[in-house]
Amino acid sequence: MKPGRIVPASFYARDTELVAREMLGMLLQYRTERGTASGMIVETEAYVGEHDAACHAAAGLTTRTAPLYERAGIAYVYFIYGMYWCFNAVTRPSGQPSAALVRAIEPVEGIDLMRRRRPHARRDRDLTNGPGKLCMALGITGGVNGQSLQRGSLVIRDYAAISDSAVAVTPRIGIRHAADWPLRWLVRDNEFVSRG
DNA sequence: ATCCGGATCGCCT
DNA sequence: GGCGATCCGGATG
Repeated sequence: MKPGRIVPASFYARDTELVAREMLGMLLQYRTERGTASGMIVETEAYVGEHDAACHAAAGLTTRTAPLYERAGIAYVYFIYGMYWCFNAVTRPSGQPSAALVRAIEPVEGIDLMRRRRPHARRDRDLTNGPGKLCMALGITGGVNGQSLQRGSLVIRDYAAISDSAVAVTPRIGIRHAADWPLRWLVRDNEFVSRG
């Protein structure tokens, strides 16, 4: 399998549920001075707008949430629990501030670089099986917050096709509000999925 | 100025 | 399965 074309911004300007589903099988690729690392997206969640209490946009437009109000196809990277970064692709269906969180990837390029960035991972599956872990493995930090996912060092590319029969949908993980909404998508039986 | 909760992870039992 | 780490954004006074 070879990395394909960079996904255009128009892809992200649609319903977040659709974007989250179709991001499965795409390649998240980051180039840094240390080299290129990438992985196939195997788990995503949708955060669908101001009416979604679990979405950061529920707080309205603030310094932190500003990227969600800009445009589809840019990165929204936030810091959590004092230690970790999480990566989202901004979606803008009908102008709604929303995003798709990438929760897990399967390493494709630069696995040795990922191992160096994740010295405590005991097995390779522990490199990228969580939203904080994959950001560490790729080297993603707040420095790319708000950056284009078409023109910059961080891009999403076409990669593999995932059939509907290989996809499972569940409630989102680790949230308090709207915890029963089925807005998490994952590739069945993929060992890099964070849970379930 | 101060307080609190959080889209997590890794280590412990 | 439980808990501590560690800090930022937002809210309140």
